[in-house]
Amino acid sequence: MQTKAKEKEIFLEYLKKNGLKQTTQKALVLDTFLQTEGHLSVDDTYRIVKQKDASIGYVTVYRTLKSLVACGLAREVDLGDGRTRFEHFYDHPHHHHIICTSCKKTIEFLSTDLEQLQEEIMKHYDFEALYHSFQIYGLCSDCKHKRVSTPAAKKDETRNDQVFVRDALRLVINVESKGLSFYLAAAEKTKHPDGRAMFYKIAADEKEHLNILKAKYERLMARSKTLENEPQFLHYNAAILNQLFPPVHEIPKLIPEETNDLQALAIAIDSERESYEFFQTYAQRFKDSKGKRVFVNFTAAEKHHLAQLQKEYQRLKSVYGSQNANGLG
Amino acid sequence: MQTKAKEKEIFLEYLKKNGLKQTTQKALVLDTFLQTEGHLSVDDTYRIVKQKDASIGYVTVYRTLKSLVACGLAREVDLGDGRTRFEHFYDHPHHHHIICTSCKKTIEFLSTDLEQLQEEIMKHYDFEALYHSFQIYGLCSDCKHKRVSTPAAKKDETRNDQVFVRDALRLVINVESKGLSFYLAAAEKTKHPDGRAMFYKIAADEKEHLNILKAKYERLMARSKTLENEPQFLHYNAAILNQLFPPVHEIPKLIPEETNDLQALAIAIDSERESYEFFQTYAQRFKDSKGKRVFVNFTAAEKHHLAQLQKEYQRLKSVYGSQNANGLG
DNA sequence: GTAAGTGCAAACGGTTTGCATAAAG
DNA sequence: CTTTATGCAAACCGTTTGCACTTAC
Repeated sequence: MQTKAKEKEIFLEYLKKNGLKQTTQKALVLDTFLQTEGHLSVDDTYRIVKQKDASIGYVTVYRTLKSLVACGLAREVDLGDGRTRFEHFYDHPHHHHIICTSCKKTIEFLSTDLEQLQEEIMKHYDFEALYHSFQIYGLCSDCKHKRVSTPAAKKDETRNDQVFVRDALRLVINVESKGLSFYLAAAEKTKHPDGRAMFYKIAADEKEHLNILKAKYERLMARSKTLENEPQFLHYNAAILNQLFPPVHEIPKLIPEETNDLQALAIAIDSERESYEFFQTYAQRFKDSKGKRVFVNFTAAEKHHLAQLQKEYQRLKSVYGSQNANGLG
Repeated sequence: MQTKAKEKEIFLEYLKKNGLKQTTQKALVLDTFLQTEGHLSVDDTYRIVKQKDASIGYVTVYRTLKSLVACGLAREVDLGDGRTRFEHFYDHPHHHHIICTSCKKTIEFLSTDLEQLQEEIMKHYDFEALYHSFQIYGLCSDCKHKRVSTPAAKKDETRNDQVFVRDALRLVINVESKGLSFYLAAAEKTKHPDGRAMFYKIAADEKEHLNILKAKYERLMARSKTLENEPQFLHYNAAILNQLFPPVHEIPKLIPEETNDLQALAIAIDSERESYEFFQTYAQRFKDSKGKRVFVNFTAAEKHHLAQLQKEYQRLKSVYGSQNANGLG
């Protein structure tokens, strides 16, 4: 309920700034919007609000919903039928819609491909993007096979946000596991004792970070029994991730047996930098939301790890440098 | 005017099939739609039609435009203001819109990234896609810099189709040039006389095909003075194309000096197959249109070239095989 | 002659506005 | 006590429908 307080604060501030007045009606509509967490039409909202205050007018609901848009708590979305729907915007991931033209069921998903395409197109035509909309219309699984349509699993957007966090955690856990396997395999292949020890040390770092992420994931799962089985919300190109750490079978080619600790560090620094840079730009593409924060935090962790490795690299180099000066190299 | 005849034929057939009747009003609306080639609202159309026949009713225009949609000549598009607009659909590339929220200028573009994403998402959720819509809203160059807005360069969709052809030709010419450079460079690097001769022969094939494409491009340009400078319509990821033929600096690694004619053929077959397979799937993503046909034809040409190379490979192998049998190998 | 088309007016449905009254600051 | 909000009714606007009349086949 913390975030709800934040949202109310935003609304009140918006009212104050524009010389507007607080009323019980506005509060009622806002509460309804915050609690319902779905695609609300004016009609939907009016009906719900009416139960709590029979005297409220249709137009008041209209006007209040519009001001929720104006202050950034909501956004209007057009799902193809004539009516405007309002969905949560503040601290919620931007997303796109799949709409079944037969049973009107909607599924929401998120892909940064669209933001990337938008960026490219905008740059090409010298536009400044404000927002975009992407909808796919089609037949859902049920309607396609002429089954009885399951009545639109009423996914609300708090759920969306949680699923985004789940998907984001799964992704970074996946990456971190890849990193771990890579360093372990590299250690196995390395004959040089210092190099091997260094790879094991870096692998231990990865393992530690991985455990933190896994613990976060477990905690999230513990909070909701059904979250694990929700359909995927965040979509990404798996091929990109495979480029972050080379596959295990390429390790013999990449890591010579005689790799020493300094060289091992250099290899790790390259990998970590690549990962860090990827997530740096990737995280940017998301709108503020809990899921985005997973990536932002991961990026920060990777940056920190990278800095540590670089520091260690400098330290080792100067040690070996002075050994060389002593004729020991 | 050939395509216009085709479109009229489609409409008449649609009428006949549904037991509907030909009228002067319908013909008038259809003619207006075919001639105007832009985003027509009902109002726009009504105003134009009214000049030719003052007695025509608003509703008739409505109904006729709807039947143009029903028979596949037009599609409805929502550009954010309240009104439905009708744009050409038959034999026109599907495209997406950038809309300036300030001056309402729209730019159209095409990218297969969206069709690809759609495909992936649809597979993931077991949907059957019918259509999708993607719009980017923002500020155009003029409005962003508070310049006087150039009054919406009135791009019509015949133009679109031509620009698509132009972009498609540029793309395949680019690829074919890459192929030519690759084979020429390979020939240069090859010391084995048979291998070198084979690479030169394949390069000559490429050169011939390239000249055909360039001639087509020149003919297109000759037809319109301004086409060359139209903004890009088809957008694609340049990185993908760079993968079709290896860059020249990698040739020493890939082509050993002692490559013989059989090996040269094998290398060419691999490259041509990759190009063929890429354009095979790429062309599929487009809706029927002149631009698509550029890719379809290119794919067919690549397929044919590939088959020729394979035949030559088999022939050479059997020749060498029999030489081997004669103890000459 | 029969079935569909046309043009008009009226209806429709979501949205917006004008206005008298009510409530907030 | 001024200013904005509310709730109602009426207006709006793009679109659709009902219906008497007209036209195509």
